[in-house]
Amino acid sequence: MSSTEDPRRVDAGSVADAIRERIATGAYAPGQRLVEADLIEEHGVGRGAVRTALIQLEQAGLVERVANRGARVRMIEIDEAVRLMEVRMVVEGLCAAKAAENATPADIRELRAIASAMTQAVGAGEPTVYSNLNAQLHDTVRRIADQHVATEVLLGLQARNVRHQFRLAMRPGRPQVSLPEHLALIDEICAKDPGAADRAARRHVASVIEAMRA
Amino acid sequence: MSSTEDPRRVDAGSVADAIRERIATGAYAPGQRLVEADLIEEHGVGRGAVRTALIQLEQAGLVERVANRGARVRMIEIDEAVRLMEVRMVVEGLCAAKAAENATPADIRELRAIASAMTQAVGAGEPTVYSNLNAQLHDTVRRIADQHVATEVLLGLQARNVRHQFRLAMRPGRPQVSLPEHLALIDEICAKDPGAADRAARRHVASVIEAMRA
DNA sequence: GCCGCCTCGATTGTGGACGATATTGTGGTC
DNA sequence: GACCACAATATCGTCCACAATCGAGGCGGC
Repeated sequence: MSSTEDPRRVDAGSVADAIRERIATGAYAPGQRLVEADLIEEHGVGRGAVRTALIQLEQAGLVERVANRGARVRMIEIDEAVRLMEVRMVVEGLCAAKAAENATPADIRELRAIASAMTQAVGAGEPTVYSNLNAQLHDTVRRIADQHVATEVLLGLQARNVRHQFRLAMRPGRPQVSLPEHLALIDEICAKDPGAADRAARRHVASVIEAMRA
Repeated sequence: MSSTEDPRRVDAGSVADAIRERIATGAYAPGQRLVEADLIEEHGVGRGAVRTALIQLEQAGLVERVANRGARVRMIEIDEAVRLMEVRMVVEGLCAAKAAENATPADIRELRAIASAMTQAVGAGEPTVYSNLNAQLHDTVRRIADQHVATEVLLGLQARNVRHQFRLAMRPGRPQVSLPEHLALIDEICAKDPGAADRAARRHVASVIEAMRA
């Protein structure tokens, strides 16, 4: 975390971010070898920075490193992706509950604005806009929840299966399913009912898990 | 994680573990500077291994690194410790629920054995034995739950506030409070009631949080 | 024709030296 | 006596070359 926050440590942090993004978009395929020399050339940095980035990514669960054999993009089986989402389910539930406790009138206005924008995006059939709003919603909930550790954990988990989620979000008909779940989550947070918000968040992630299995 | 599993990568992994342990026991105090040269001398390894270990520990949230200023043991405010435990609460709940789903007769026998050993240890006033059984119980639950990702997250969270937990476990009277909670958790798992197991695990961690605030 | 061994190429791990940077101490000036 | 500029020191970041290790492919024996 702190490495990405520190503007001075541009090298290792930005290299790690760059690799992370390429893994997410599939530019680096699962199982692909990540040779240090190639990464050096590709990103124009020193070996130290590349090694640092690889160690960080290994710790984050995105790449696998074997002694003297190098690093490769970790393949995430569907099974592990499901387990990932199960953990995410309960942590998102925690954030939702805490958000329901903490939400100020200004927060509630912000959430409602996102809700109406989402509804509109789905109506207009704009999956990309909806996807961005989705990310924005989760960010906002986390911010309101003021759960630094939970946020950290969630971002770590999310980084690990962007690939699966990416595919899912682009599936036609998916927004129509998830929209009411999102709206319910927003409603419960705005109603300041922690228990109901927890349940709404869990229902939503559970539905994602179910959809992911197909 | 994989680094500690791999017997070949002895250096960086073992150095990280050694530092981790010294942080846990307080040999390295919170805020203390961790100078690379000192660590090299102390652990008898090369600079690369030390740097690798420090990067891993930074990623794990145990040390803070600032460019050109070195690493120091991260101080964990009580506030962050509480947030940590809040996340732990829900994830332990997940594991307990999954364990309740998965528990085989053999698992149940094992849990009941731990339960009676715990009761006996508290009766005999042996806090160290009880503490070890406590760790064993949590390990067993995680194993039964078969939630690899959740286990990883929990171990990471636990490593971050061993210090607070260490203090707490040694407080007199604490075992008498936590024993019935542990027994309840075991009962619900053996009864194969996921919802009740979840609630029992949460109650237990919630009580730890409450105790930690004092 | 198949199996084991051995050499070779590719890649990573390590150690040392050098440069960069922040902190600390010092001296001078107002 | 306080404050500021500057030098000295401590420490980290980076680069380079070399050693260690692993996998592959060829070669010979059976």
